[in-house]
Amino acid sequence: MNFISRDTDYAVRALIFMAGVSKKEIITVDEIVKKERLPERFLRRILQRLAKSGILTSHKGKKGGFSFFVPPAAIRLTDIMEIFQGKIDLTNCLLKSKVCPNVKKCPLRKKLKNLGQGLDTELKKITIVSLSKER
Amino acid sequence: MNFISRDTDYAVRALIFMAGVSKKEIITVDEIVKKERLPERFLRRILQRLAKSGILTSHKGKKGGFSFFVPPAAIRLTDIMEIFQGKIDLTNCLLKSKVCPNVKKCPLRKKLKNLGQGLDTELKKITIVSLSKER
DNA sequence: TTTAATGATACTAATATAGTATTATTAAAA
DNA sequence: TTTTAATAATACTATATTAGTATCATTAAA
Repeated sequence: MNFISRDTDYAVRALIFMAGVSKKEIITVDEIVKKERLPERFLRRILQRLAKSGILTSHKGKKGGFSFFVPPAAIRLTDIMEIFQGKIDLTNCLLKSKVCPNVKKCPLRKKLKNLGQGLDTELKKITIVSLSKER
Repeated sequence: MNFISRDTDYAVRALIFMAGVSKKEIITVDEIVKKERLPERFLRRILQRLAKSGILTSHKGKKGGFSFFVPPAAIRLTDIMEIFQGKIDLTNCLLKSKVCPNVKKCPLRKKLKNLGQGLDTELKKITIVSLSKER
């Protein structure tokens, strides 16, 4: 069972790299690909999605590339996870099923919800900057 | 992102059903299928796996079926999840990648590990009996 | 020996994940 | 204004995982 998908992984690596190269504002996909050794076209799509999601700004044309729209200190691991993997919802899975049919009152739902929220709170403390500092 | 797979879901439902029918010791797959409306052959394999994993005992031949080997109060949601989905390991995914190359010292690893353990502890409190009581 | 159950194993279908290819668009610079 | 170096959009392919089915063997009670 994997908590973090490859998209999230690549996205995080790219963002950490970008946060490290602070002098240049705009960074091209090629630069990231060369340093981080990630599959180019795949990463392109990932960065495009980050741009669409409002994390990055894309700059078309010559001298173009990507830059941060949200500052890296404000980008949380959970933000990236949500973009590529959807919301982390511990309850959702059990609720969709009929294990607990009493959706409104079920104490299990409540319990799982609390667990999920606790996890989320902790994960939200992890940002791109805090990750890049660890390296 | 789904925390609980269909195998786990079906297994839990079957086990909850079995725990409810306490008078009969041995229960057939057909009984469960009829009451819980689960795909028969699929559920069969799931119960077989539960038997192999030591949760249930299987009884072959006429008047056969499945019975609990581990009492339902001692069967935790996490046990079932582990059987069908493998260990819940928050760290594994990030560690396999190169996000954090310093496997031994990385504080993120530590942090994620702690988060994972906390979650695990809470999940371990949920058993088949506690689930069947909620219904 | 028949019957009613599970066991083992191989197969198929659907979905999700990972990655590639192609063509269009944009904007700087020659 | 044309070239060039970048991203945008979209469609495609390959692989892995998940979900489910089918077949035949084994077992034990009646």
